[in-house]
Amino acid sequence: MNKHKSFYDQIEDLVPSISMDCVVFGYHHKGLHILLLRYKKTNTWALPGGFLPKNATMENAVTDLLFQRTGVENIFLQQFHTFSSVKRGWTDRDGRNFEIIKSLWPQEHKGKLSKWFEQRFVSTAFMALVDASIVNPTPDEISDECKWISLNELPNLALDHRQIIEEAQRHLRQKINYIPLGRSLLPSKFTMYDLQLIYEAILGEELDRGNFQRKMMKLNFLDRHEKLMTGASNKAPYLYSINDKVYDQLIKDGIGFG
Amino acid sequence: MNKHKSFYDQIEDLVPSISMDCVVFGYHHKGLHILLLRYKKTNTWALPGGFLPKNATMENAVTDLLFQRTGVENIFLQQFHTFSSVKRGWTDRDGRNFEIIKSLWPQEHKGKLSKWFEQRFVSTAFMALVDASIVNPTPDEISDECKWISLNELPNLALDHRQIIEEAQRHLRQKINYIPLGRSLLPSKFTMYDLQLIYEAILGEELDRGNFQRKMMKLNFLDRHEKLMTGASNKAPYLYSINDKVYDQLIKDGIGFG
DNA sequence: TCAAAAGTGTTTCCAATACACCCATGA
DNA sequence: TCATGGGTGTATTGGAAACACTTTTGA
Repeated sequence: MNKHKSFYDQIEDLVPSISMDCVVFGYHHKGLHILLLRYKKTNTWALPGGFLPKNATMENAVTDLLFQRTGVENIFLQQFHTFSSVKRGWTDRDGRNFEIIKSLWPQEHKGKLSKWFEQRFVSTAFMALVDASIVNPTPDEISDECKWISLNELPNLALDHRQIIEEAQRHLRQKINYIPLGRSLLPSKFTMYDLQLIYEAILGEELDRGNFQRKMMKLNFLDRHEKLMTGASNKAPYLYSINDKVYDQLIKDGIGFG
Repeated sequence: MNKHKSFYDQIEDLVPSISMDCVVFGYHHKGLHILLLRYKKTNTWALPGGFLPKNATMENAVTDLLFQRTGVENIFLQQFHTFSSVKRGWTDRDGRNFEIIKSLWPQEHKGKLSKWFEQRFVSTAFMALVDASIVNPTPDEISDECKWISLNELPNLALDHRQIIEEAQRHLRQKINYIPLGRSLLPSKFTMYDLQLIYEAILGEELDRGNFQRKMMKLNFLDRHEKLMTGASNKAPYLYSINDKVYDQLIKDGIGFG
């Protein structure tokens, strides 16, 4: 999406009827969170999303829009479902919020904007994985707020966004062996326990610490570095980093988990 | 898609810019095949596909179009990717075939049709699984022929259909534990070896006969029936059928293969 | 010296693998 | 009786799981 024009002037450059939503997963405060936006003047939260420029692929468009929302370039991205239920316009499903947002638009653009948002949209849902520590959450033009929210404490959500999030989690679980969780969600150096917490959050079950450690080390994709001295009165964990070459091959063949 | 109107008259009822393609897998002559169509007067083959009616979901539309192509209702269906490369119109990528097809259209519809097919399409790809023995392959309005073709002998393919087929195979392999292969691809009674051949075709590797047998039986979703007397001079294999209740649960949790 | 967390060892169990063996079938 | 393919038995291996033990850290 064009970074300089206002949204009002971009509508002509968009493919009608098509939109994208993105479930951005981040490892934040020792748990999995997703990035949500709060619509202006409402208590309703929504996934970051956008529309398809005529001269871009959906992947490019989502990459751009995530850069806007996070300040991070080239976030790991994977589409997982295209939702085409017939009732999927803003007016159909979320009329009250739509009225509030509409009331904030400048008079001269109301017609064009209303018409755009009254369309039926077919929406392709993406999931993204990002190291939350480098993200700078930034609201879009129809939101007041953008922040990380724990998967265990999801608020009021717009449209069918709760369902989309659930689908994203299922997708993540089913493809867990083919997705570079470690590299995408963590900083370049991390502890073994951080990696374990990610797997536990996605699989929804606790794992044995010792067995996890040995399993990961045997896969041979982790390089051990100096210890992380936290100041806590217990043994300091080593920091690890990922050997990209080995990891790529593992992910390609399926890492063998769960 | 409406079954009575000709395609020429349906264009007004379709959502622009959106199409669907479907990779239909069938177990045919002891191997995995897919259903392909040959464009009229050409040597180019294509996946069954269609467009999105304004009042239907993509899933409904694909179900309908597969009924047209196969005579089978409620085929098992799963979408796996939405392709949005910018160059994806028929005119961009397959100009010569497009000219041939266009020349067959009635003069009075040429304008409307050309305009429709010159659009950029974003296409959602589905894969379908069906018991090939009950399929009656039927060409559509722009094809001369419709038949099962072995995955090992793919012909000239239109557009990016070869890439779509490869993606479908990858999807099938990666989600193999969550897809009801046995129930969707086989008739209600089948031999253990038929089931094994399907797994082998998808995984791309040979499996041990004895171990496969025991593994399947231990999962406890197969009921054993009478033997299948083929007339061959060797031990007759048992026929098996699927216990739907057990199988559903297995598929939901992931069957644990590969 | 203590508690807490990290890392390693050990034991048990079961699934995966590789074959060997026996059984049924019709020529 | 023979060849062929189906079904079962068995020995070996290796990973999964459970849990004990040792080490490190700073209070």
